[in-house]
Amino acid sequence: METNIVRTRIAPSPTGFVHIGAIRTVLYDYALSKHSGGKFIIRLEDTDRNRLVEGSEEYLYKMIKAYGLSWDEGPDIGGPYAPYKQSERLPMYQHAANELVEKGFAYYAFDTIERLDKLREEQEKAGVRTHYDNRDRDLDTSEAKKRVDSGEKYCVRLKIPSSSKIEFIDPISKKKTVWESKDLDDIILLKSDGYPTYHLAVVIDDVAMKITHVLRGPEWIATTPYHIYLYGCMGYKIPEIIHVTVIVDPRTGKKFSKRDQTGLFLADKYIKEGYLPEGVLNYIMLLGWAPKDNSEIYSLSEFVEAFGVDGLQKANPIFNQKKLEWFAGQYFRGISLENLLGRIKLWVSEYGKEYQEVIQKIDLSDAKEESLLKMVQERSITFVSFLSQLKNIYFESEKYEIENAKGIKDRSKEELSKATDSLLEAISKLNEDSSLWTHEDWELGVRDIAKTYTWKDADVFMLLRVSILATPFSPPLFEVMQYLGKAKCLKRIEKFKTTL
RNA sequence: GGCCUCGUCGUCUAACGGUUAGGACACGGCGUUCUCAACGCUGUAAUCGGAGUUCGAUUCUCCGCGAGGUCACCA
Repeated sequence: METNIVRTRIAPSPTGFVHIGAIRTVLYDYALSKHSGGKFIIRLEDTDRNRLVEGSEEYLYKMIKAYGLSWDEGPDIGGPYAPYKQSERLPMYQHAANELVEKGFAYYAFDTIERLDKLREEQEKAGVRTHYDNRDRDLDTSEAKKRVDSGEKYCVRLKIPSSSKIEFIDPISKKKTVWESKDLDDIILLKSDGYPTYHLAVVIDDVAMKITHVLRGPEWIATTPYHIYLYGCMGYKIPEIIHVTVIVDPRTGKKFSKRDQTGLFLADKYIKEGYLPEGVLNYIMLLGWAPKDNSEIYSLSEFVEAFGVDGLQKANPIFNQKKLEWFAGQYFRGISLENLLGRIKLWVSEYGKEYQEVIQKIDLSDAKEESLLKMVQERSITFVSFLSQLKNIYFESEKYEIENAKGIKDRSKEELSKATDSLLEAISKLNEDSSLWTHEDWELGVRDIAKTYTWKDADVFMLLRVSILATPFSPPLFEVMQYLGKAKCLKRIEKFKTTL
């Protein structure tokens, strides 16, 4: 029963960055395996010791968890095919490499880096395809073995048979691609430092870990024939190899650069900015995969249920911030206030220290406040937007955004000052107990002022809004004022007047 | 440059060879309205080009064009 189970894996190299596209690949891997009750595995491809970045392993785990995803086997939790770090599996690769040499599928090569660099340089100058010149391909095997045993530096190269063809049928496009050996290279399998290259390690490990489906980026298409050939040499069954799309940067039209200095598409950007991860996840689900019925809102479990290779797209999608925000809003408004507040607290403790004082004031037991919070929630798409709105309500501001307030930004100080006085007068007539205020009384007062000064009603409302909340955008004013109470409102308007 | 992949509204996408080419985001208009959202109605907007196969092509084939990927002892 274990034999037919779907097993997928993500095989990241710990170089420091976790891209939103990597999260998407994890998601697809996860969904593909879970769809049929399979397993999802993390395997660390840390064979390039020059590029290792301290802490990137933990960071990767943290990001995957942050998006609500999980794994069944991995370096941290182990599993039946441990170890899950390639650097701890070296003997397996070395053994396999030697076996390939013995069987005639690979050979020892003794080139220096300098020679190869020079070779490439000459080829580039000559305008031909850069490739290995197969210098050591036909060395006598026992002779080569002697040199190896004597301690000479060597690497192991794959011996691509001449005049051969390697075929691959892509599960998404269903098209067959044929590579000819003249376009292929005798790639290195085992480096001279004893570490395997990706090509050897990935094949060995995917077989060893019984991976049934390989999901990877299109940058691997060009090396797929090597992998296929290797599976054949070792008599292994080839897993389904599925090349998913890459997410394209709308600014450049190209795939996200490895070191985008703006950090615009790093996985933790959205976490830090206070997006609900399930909203971001829902957005990236549909960036490269679509169901036949065009449904859009999917929880993770619904996605797992619906996901299949058939829905995977061929063309690379362009990242669209606006649509992400739409999803974010859908989710932000859709969760309960209790849930939201609980998550905000967690977020503030890690990413939003500056909002500490805001969350301390939140009091859900107060019914008035609960309805206020709901109004703020409806107008937010991130924790940041939620908390900054709340901050304007809870605390007096030092800075008034008059420049953005239509209807009052072009009026003179004298004019604003006079109208503010009238506002003070009108508010002071309201009942001390704001719960007794009626919307009609309140509104009538404002409209009277508008009539007196021949302003538009909306402009007086705006003045009142800015004077109390400092911002031209807010939840409904009446409710906010009622929440604050008469004394605070008057105090804030007074303060505003002094800044005119 | 060699090899490979891809090409439906601005964007994400749907459409057994037969649809007025559908939906979503964005954008515009209208409505609601104290602002901002949200919401309802509504509008603009696409099959890269050319041949061929077919009664009929977004769909199949070929040729162009465009875009992307890849050509390391990196993954």
